[in-house]
Amino acid sequence: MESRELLKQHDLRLTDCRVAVLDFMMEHPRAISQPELELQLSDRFDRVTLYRTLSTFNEKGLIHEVPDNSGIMKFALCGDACTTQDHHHHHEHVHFRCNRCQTTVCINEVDVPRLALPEGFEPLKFSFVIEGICRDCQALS
Amino acid sequence: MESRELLKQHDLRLTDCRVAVLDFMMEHPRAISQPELELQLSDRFDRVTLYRTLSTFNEKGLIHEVPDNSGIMKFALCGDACTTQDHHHHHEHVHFRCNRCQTTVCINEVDVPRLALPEGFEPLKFSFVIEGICRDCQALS
DNA sequence: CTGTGTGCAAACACTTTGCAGGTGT
DNA sequence: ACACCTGCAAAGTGTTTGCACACAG
Repeated sequence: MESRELLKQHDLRLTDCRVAVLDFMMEHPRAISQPELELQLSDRFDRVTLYRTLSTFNEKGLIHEVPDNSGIMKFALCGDACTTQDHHHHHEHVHFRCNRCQTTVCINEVDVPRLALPEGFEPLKFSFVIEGICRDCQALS
Repeated sequence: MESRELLKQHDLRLTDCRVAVLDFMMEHPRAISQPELELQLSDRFDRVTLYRTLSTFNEKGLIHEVPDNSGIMKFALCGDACTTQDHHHHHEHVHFRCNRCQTTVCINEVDVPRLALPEGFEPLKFSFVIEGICRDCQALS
């Protein structure tokens, strides 16, 4: 899927910044933060615009929030794993953050267990973050 | 257990700030952030001291980090649930954050499942956060 | 043309660091 | 007395807001 096409599909105007951010995220299949985008694209786009672009993408459902306990909000492209058989959009995959390279990825192979809670709590959103050493860093050592 | 006693047990000096923070956390059995402490105690202690106090308590094992996807680091007192039968200290309970009152609590009744990961990933720390409506807010509505 | 996106400036919130002086043991 | 704790000042980092101009449709 090409970035421009994806934007049209979601009723978003085609702007340089949006295309650039989307391209970057498609080339790097992992959770991306605004600070990381800023490193790559700050010569072309303003810091604030990058925040707003991510925020818009998130609202429109192109990307989803990836909490990874790093204190920085990250986002990842929604892929096939975000849509279930019954066409419900969901983002409750497991996320894995590497303590060595600080990279966070979605683990699509595993579903987040919907744990039972004590009486009286109404759960709305489950998030499961695993920290450790990722495949790539493991291979290096 | 009294706060002064707890401090001695962990080889920490008895200072006004430490006693005050510990007392506050014992009176409020939920995850506490530095900003919340500052609201309560800033007339008596400096912002930085509160940060350092939490940090020290965390290192010494009186409290543990409670990530709740709020962007603010919170900590909760270690209780019985932090020590297993084999005397291993662990903090992998489920944490529940209420979207209405923003309170985060440890759910000691439920254990965090130790999910299997794809080949190559070495997991070190599991964290499970559930967002929703807590018991108290549920009761109010 | 019109509504939306962008850049810039500024502010805000949380957290950390360095250092001098004060305090628990 | 000595190590450690605290307060103050400052800076670092991530994020948000307001406003005027630019641009996609």
